[in-house]
Amino acid sequence: MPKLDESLLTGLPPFSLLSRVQIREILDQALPKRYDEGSEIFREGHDADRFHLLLDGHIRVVKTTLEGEQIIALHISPGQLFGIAPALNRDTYPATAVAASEVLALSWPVRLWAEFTAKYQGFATESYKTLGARLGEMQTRIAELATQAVEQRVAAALLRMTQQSGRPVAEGIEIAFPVTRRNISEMTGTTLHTVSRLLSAWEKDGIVHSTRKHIVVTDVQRLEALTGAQA
Amino acid sequence: MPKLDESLLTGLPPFSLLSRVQIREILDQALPKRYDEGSEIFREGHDADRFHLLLDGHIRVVKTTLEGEQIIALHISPGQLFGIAPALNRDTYPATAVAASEVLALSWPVRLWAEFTAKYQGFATESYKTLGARLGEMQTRIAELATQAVEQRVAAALLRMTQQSGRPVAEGIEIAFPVTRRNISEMTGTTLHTVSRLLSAWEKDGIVHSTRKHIVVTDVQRLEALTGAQA
DNA sequence: CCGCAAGTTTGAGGAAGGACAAAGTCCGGT
DNA sequence: ACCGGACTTTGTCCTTCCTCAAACTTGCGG
Repeated sequence: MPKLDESLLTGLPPFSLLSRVQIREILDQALPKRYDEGSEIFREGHDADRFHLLLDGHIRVVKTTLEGEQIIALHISPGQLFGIAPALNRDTYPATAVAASEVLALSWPVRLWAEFTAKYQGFATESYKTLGARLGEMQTRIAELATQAVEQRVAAALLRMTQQSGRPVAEGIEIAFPVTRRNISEMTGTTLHTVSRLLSAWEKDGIVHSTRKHIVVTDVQRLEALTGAQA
Repeated sequence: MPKLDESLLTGLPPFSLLSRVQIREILDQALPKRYDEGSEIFREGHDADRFHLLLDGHIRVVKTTLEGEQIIALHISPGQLFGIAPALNRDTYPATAVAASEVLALSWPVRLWAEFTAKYQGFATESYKTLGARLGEMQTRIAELATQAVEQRVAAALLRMTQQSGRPVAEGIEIAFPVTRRNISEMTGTTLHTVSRLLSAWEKDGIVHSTRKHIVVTDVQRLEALTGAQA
């Protein structure tokens, strides 16, 4: 197995304060792994024996209800830690992580979490900052689900995806991983039918352009307008 | 000002591993304060300059949307830390804390957070455990809001309150702090009218008994049934 | 290159629950 | 003791969006 290149971590917040030597140490303990689109990195309820860092691709964090319905709790973008149950002192993963596109990730055994936070300057702080951001996002989503109409929620979900992992293209901003109507319905608590209708309408209005599993937002302004106090 | 008694903290998880001397140190730095029902302990968006511990009473953690609607994100029971923005490296509170009943709380300046976590065995671990539990609860609520019908959500909210702060009485289990129909609607993303109708119906069925701002669950079993796969 | 599964679109009908309205009841404060 | 505000109940209407249904499209695997 070839050694991992140190440049993989240098720029990332949790590691940015560390020396070459420290990064080398960390990388030498990491297990790199590739996952196909649709495959599971870890599963809700299973032993949280490792924590992970996403290097490339995108991940959907999914929760399954008792009735078997799935809802998407969160998306993870490259450079972010995920599956950090140990940070919260959980011994089991609270949700399932699924590769939304082909994924490359590193992972470490949980026992190293305590070591990393103690030994590496800034690692704990940055990790908890990430957690704080996610908690904030979840609170926002609860508020959205509780108060907003479906159209506004779908607009907000789309917007969030462009912000978190948008890629500028000629037409506008493209969501950088495959998304189906069903996926969007699982983010917003609606049906794929309703999402399809909304996207069709928006396409007609020139706000988005979508093909199979692929969405480009062509008019961010108007999508933002749909999000809020829409008369 | 009389010295605070050490027994206040002895039994509580974040402090249970500490010695008398350590608890004395912690208490001597704490600012105790009483709040009237309905008053704010801190407000969303303000500088997170202190973190808090609830000694007595109950707290509602509330988020206000742009349109001015309130939603209740969380309830805090006695013995729990709250407003722990510093743990997540936030410099501003993500939500508003309102006293649901008369409240007694301690608080410390944020600069002590780093000191507490570094110095006191088990403090960090327990705090993050609390955070993990809240994160889990929020995920569950997102799933609920996204997939369940109003009746099931209201049943679940009621059940959660009895579990987190229920007090056994002759008739069943009583929610230990004042709750209005409007409060419940703010927890479940519905209207106070719908909540009122549901409670009336359940009262008729002998599942709950409610008076003004006061709810007793008289048949936990059947309420649980309403929560889930109800035909 | 064909078949099939996965994804998407569109239509029609109906039910859940929100909006609006009005009146009743309880409690704290002057 | 009474007034007024906060809380609750109940009724009717109407919109939103889910359900059910069916056809169409795309792209991958054999």
